[in-house]
This record gives sequence, C-alpha cells and structure tokens, in this order.
Amino acid sequence: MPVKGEITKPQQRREQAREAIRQEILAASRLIITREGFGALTMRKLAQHVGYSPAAIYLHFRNRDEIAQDVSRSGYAELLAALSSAVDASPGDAVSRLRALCAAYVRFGLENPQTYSLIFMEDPAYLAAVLAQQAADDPGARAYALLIDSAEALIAAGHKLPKVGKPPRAATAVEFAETIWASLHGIVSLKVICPAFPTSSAEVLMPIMVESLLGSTTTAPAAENGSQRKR
Amino acid sequence: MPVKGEITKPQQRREQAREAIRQEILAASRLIITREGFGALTMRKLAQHVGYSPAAIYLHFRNRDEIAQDVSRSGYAELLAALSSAVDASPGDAVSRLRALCAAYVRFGLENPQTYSLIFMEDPAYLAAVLAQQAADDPGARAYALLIDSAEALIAAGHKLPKVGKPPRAATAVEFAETIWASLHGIVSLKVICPAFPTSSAEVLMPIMVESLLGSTTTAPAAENGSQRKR
DNA sequence: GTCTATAGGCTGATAGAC
DNA sequence: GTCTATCAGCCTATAGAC
Repeated sequence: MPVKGEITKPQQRREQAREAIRQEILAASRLIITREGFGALTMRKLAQHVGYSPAAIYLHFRNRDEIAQDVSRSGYAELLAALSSAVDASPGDAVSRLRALCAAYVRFGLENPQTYSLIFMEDPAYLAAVLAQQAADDPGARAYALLIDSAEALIAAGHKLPKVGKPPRAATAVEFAETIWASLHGIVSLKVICPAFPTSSAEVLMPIMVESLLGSTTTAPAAENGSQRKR
Repeated sequence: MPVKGEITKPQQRREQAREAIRQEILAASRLIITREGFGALTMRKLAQHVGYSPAAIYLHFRNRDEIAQDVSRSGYAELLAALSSAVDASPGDAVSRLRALCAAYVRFGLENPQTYSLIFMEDPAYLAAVLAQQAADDPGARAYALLIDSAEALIAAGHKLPKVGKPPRAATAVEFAETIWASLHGIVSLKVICPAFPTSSAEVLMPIMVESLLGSTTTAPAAENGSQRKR
C-alpha cells in the first residue's frame, strides 16, 4: 500500500515487488541455513521453499555466493544486535562491559551455531569482505569496532595492557581486543563443530580466559598492590 | 625384498603388496589434501594421482571417509611429533615446557593449515572419534594427554590454577588445559581460514594469551608477592 | 585383481518457450 | 517474469568384462 500523498508510478510498484521477492528468498535462505547449515543451501531446495523454479532465483540474485553474502551480512547484524544490547545493559565500568560483551559473544555463537559457522568458519570470502570494506555501516565492521572500543575504554579507565614483544612494550588496544576475540572464537568454534570435545563447558572455559586476560591488565592509579608477574 | 631368514609365503607377499598400495593411496591423499584441502580429495582425482581407476580405490578402502580417517590419524601423529619434540627440547621447568608446547602447537597449525583444518575444523566425526576411542596409542589422544600432563606438572610444581565458578574453586588441570587449547585453536583457526583477519600476527596474540593464562596461576611456595587480582 | 562402463545421484547455472 | 528442459559437471559406488 503506497504512502498517502506519494505518487506511485508503475516503475516503483515493480521495484517494490522485486524487493519483496528478494527478501522472501533471503528469509527462506536464512531458515534453511539456520536449520541445516550453509552446505544444505542449494538453489533447488531454495526454489522449492519459496515456490519458484530454480531458474527464477537467478532473476533476483546473480549466484549462490551473492545470497550467501547477504545472509552472512544479516548474520553479522544479529551478532551486532546481541553484542550491543549486552553492552547497553551492563553497568558503566569498562571491565563489566567487557565481561558482558564476552559473555554475549559466546552465548550468540552457541545459540546460533549455523549462523556463527557461516560468518566465521566457512569460506574466508565473507570474513575477508567484512574487513576489506571499511564502510562504517557494515554490521560486521561495527561489531568489530565495538570490541576495539571496549579495549580502548579499558585503557581510558586507567588499565595498563599486558606487555608483549622484545623489547617489551604494552599491547595496543587492537592487539588486546583481537586476543580476546580469538580466545572466544576458539571456544565457540570448537563447541560448534564438536559439542562433546572440549569436555569442559563453555561456561567454565570462558571465565578462565576472560578473567586471566583482564587480570593481566594492571590498574595504574591504585598501585597499592602492584601485581606485575614479571620483570 | 624379504628379510633374510624369514620365510615369505605367497600369502605374506600378497599382504605386503596390498599394504604397499594402501600406503601409496594414503600418501597421494595426504599430498592432495595438504595442497588443495580436504574438499579437493575426490576418488577420481585420487585414482588419477596413483595411476589406478576410481574403482580400484574401493578395493583398498571402504569409502572416502575411511581414507579421511586414516589421513586424519596421520595428521594427529604429525601434530603429536611436533609437540613431543618441542616438549623434549625445552628446559625442565613446567612453565617453560608449557610455553614451548603452545608455541609448537600454533606453529604446527600455521605451517600445516590444510592438515590442521582437516583434523580440527572439518567434519566433527574425526574429532569426536579421537575422544571417543580412549585407546592410549591413538596419536590424537596422546597429543591431548600431553597438554593435560603439562597442566598437571604446573600444579605439581606448586602453581595454583585460577579460580572459577560460584562458589569459587580452583580450576582442574583438564579445565585449565582445555582453556589453553581453545585459546590457541582460536588463533590458529582464524588465521587458517582467513590469514588477513585478526590483523595482529599470531606471534603477538599467542604470547598475550599464554602469559595471561600463566600469570593467572599463583605460585604457592613463594607467597611474598601474592598477586590475587580479585576477592 | 584390476579394469571399463555405468548407474544414479547431486550440483550451479543457462537457453529458449510461453 | 516465470517456466520447462537441459547443459556440463561433479560425486560415490557398483556390476561385470578381462
């Protein structure tokens, strides 16, 4: 139904219809992927799901990869939403927010294994594309930025990041944030691919990681109990 | 050529020939996988490589999965060898050995991305099978045990593992070891699937992780500088 | 034992009728 | 625009000739 007062040319109506079908196809793709994984997304199955012939899909998407990219993008958007709301709901201090962020990340991965697998464990193209396109509105880039910002907030709050390299220097916010991310990804990806294997639960592994990493930072203002463990 | 003094019956000779062909097929499989990845291992390509027809492969292996299992097993053996030699070459103290183990693990993964991918990032069957079969001679189980042992050596050397859970209790050796493993896996798997993405190099990320985790342990005997960071 | 030939299935993608 | 029909290729696995 056109908005009152707007002129709806036949062209526009057609455009809207096209977009609606596109979204319908994407919704079906997401459903198939979250249920059976990316490998199960075939053009035939997808066409059957939306009630078209396989050939019709190609009128709206160039190929299977373009669909995967779009679904991937919405997967990053879901992740971003989960992380954002966790950050917003947490208390004000930097440490608490970082803890909340980590917990939300792991929870998202475990609750959406197929989506997580698609966006972080499948073809590198989707992952690389996120980094390559520095568009600030990309949900993947924004999720990444959320983590970096949290590490910077830690520094701003007076925490000193752990030393690294020879000669030793303080780790940068990006290095520290990526260390956290890689650690969390290790838990999630192992659990996603083989739920039984790390015999300990993510609820046990994650706090050990996060608290160790947070513990490796030292607070500058309150130097009463300096906990440097080396040099 | 039979060993001098042994009686080589026709039966034995045939057995040896069969085994030789089996090994030849496995060698070709490893070559294909390390070059092009597990996905590129097809019966046709494999047959072409060893100079047989596709059908001939089925005389020596039940199916593709059996080949994958065998290659996977040898992958675990390679990993075990890399870890063992690193442990043997390191100084005696528990901390140094754990550091050496971690460095060797990451190095192995980065130097053998396709093998690493096969044994830790593909079909869960291979990973689960290693855990399921508690056979002590399985290379995968032995590599796992090597890590657990290192964590236990840390305890034996007087280190207290970090607290976890509510109410807080000290983490077990298995929990601590699996935390280390998951962290390292996070680095390697991200780098393997998308070398460009964690923008920091593994050489930077890995020490931050390992030193943080080691730093979260406290040495009991020398309690002069207790570095509890909480409670 | 090893081969050729082939069954029977799947895939992504396209040409051309309506 | 949407369809049917099909291409060209891949796959695992097997039957039966030599």
